[in-house]
Amino acid sequence: MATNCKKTKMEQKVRVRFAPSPTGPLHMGGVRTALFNYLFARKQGGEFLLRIEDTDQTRYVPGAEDYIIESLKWCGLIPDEGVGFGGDFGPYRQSERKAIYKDYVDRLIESGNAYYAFDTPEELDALRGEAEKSQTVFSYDTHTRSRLQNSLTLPDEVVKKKIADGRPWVIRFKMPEQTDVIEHDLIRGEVKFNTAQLDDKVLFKADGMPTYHMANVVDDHLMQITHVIRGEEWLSSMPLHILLYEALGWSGNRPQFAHLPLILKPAGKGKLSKRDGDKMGFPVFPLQWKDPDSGEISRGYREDGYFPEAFINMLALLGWNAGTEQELFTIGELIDSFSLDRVVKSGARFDPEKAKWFNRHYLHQKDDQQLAELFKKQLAAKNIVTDDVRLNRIVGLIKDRCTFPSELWEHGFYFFEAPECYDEKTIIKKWKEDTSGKLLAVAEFFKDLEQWDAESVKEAFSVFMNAREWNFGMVMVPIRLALVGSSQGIDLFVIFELIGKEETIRRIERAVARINGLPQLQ
RNA sequence: GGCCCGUUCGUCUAGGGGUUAGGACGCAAGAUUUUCAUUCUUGUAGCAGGGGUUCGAAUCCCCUACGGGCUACCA
Repeated sequence: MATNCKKTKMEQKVRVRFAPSPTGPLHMGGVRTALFNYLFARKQGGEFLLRIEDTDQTRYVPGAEDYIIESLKWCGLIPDEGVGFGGDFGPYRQSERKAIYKDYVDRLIESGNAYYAFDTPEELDALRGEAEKSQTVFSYDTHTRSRLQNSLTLPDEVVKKKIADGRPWVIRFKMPEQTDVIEHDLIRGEVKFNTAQLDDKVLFKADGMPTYHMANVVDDHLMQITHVIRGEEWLSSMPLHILLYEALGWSGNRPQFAHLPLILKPAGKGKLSKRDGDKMGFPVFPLQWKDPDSGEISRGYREDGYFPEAFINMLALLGWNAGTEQELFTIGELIDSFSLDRVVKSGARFDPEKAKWFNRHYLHQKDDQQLAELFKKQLAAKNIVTDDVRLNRIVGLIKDRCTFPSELWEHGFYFFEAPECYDEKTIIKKWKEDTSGKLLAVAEFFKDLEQWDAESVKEAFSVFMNAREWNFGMVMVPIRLALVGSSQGIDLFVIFELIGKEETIRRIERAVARINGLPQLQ
């Protein structure tokens, strides 16, 4: 039988979590964190959980939790456990785990790793203000705690009395003096901190809720999390968390850490924020979000016409690469090739143009039928009905010109209705004195044609043109103008076929009548 | 200010002692499409600076600069 009594970390099943707080809509950076957790879990055959970190009652935003869940679903990042997904380690909402945390904080008090502090927020603010005057920063730490009001400085009876009297208190972590905390971050390598630089963080708040640090460590332990994969903004609290695991006696079995680089603004300074999106015209949220207070609406990738697979593919490549030249990945391929050691260390500026490129690619890949379904809805909104075969064909012809499904109309409207106006530049350039006469002659010629498929018309038309020795460009462009309203669009003969003989002739005659009356021709 | 992290084309990145420093987005040009777009081809542009170590540094070390994060009874 096995002589090694302890299961090594290698044998432990990988469990990772995405742990957002419901303080507003999920940022695309948050989605990327969720994605990397998801990919890692899938690659390792582990589990991916969703935990809602709602320990700050004051910042709770109604609807945010549902938004997070819906976003993950849209992205296809379905948790194995968590709020809204079941699981054996619940509850997965920290507000519902309130009772659990107090025990562990008490343990820390008993073991001398934490202490009660009675200083009021006002007192602390005053100290911060004073420190600022002398160009320093106040910190509740190994140097200052002996001068403050806490169970380290006050006699036992006084402490007990204050608590019994219902005086508000918090519990702070007692940071060890002058100790190096060294940790191997899975992305950054060795990172070193000294506790002399760290402060005595509040673990338990006056309102009876734990702070992020406490709840996070306790839950990660209880939920048997093996890898903490989170944003770089948490790197500085890693030593606190490590010390907390130690103080709780869990250091032999604690998770490993991986801190992801941040997503930065496309231009200028700082990390990507909601404002950048508004200013530069791209979404920063996966789904549209309506602020419950202001009613202000922020756009979402979904509503802007991005495909989830494009959004995910784009996000995956922001701070990670496979080490090959491959850039287009299905979710399965991402899972296969994902590894934390190929995550980049430096922050990545977000490029909205590249996001569009990904979407264009995925749109072009869609089969015509799928796109036709989307297009059909747009057409229905305009009360346009057409048969599926024709619609599929049209979609197939115009999809290469689109980045978003919403552009289908812009690039294909002329199959459904005549243009309302004609591009002025094209008129000036191509509509000469004899153009009207030529077009009318073409229309007459069309009237006698029996065969109306693109090939036949093209053949007959060429014969017609050659017989007259007319310049193709000087006739084709005006016809296109008549049918489409501009010099754009797919192959002209295919347009003839798809809008039909009658309509083609009608539009040519209509354009001649209208353009001839235009002032720029006078 | 203090602590921590980072720095290769405009942007995302490969490259980890000897490479013509590779790819992608963007941009530009050409080809094709009798238009426009697509597509294809080509081009454009980079190792933050300074010191070391070394026969040799984008690559290792140090300093500086710059960027980022944290520094709440927020996460």
